Amino acid sequence: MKIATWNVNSLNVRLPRLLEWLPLAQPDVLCLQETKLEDVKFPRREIEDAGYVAHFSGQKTYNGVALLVRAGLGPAADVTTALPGFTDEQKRVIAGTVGTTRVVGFYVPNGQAVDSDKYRYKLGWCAAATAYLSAELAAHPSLAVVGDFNIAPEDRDVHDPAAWAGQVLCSDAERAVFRDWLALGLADGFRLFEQPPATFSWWDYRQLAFPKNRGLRIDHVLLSPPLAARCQSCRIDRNARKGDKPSDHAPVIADVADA
DNA sequence: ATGGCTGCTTTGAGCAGA
Repeated sequence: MKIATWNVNSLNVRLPRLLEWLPLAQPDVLCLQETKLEDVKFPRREIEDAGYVAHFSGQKTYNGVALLVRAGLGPAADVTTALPGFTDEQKRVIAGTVGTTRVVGFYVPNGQAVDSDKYRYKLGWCAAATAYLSAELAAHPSLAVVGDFNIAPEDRDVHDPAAWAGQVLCSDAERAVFRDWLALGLADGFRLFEQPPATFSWWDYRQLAFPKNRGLRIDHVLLSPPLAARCQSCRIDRNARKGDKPSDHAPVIADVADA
């Protein structure tokens, strides 16, 4: 099963690129972030025509997540769209069960700047997410947690670690959250394999960041032990960042062999 | 390249993203 995540930065703008990418990448499950669409405006039919069942939780302007499942495998069961015990207007979570695999899609808050209100919101959100993932793992041995985490876990995930030291996305508290999630028993799918140095998943639109490869690895696929043991590959599709009207994020795709 | 982004919004300057 190919499990993927992609922050599309407006599904309205990115739909043509998504429809072009789906047959190339052929994910079985795809989590989207920053759809920025109210549910009534979600392009359900276009995605169905592409061979996918869509679940979604959106809002106007900001945030918004979706879970796409290949038609033969979907729809997902037991779909949920919130962190238990964390009251939040922002649509950042979607989870569903596909076969025996539980897939959780996150759009973790950006945090804007260390010590800002948005940063405090990010850390509170993450604390609730940690508790949620602990419970999800207990209930679902086969668990994949994917999405835009807005955390660059280590210096090697940052094009210029000195410039980013202590900044939002790289701060100690954010990196501690990522380690907390690994400590639950999840593996960073990308790091299960040898990877080219300076592989990133996000590049700023400004200052030629993409051609200069000045990026960050902030989009992730975490896998519980049974899935990690069967994972054959995990890669970032840099090609999807090229060309006209790209998202500023590239997709991450993990290929997990059937049990 | 002596500036250099994109998408959204009660349409247009300001916010947000990361």
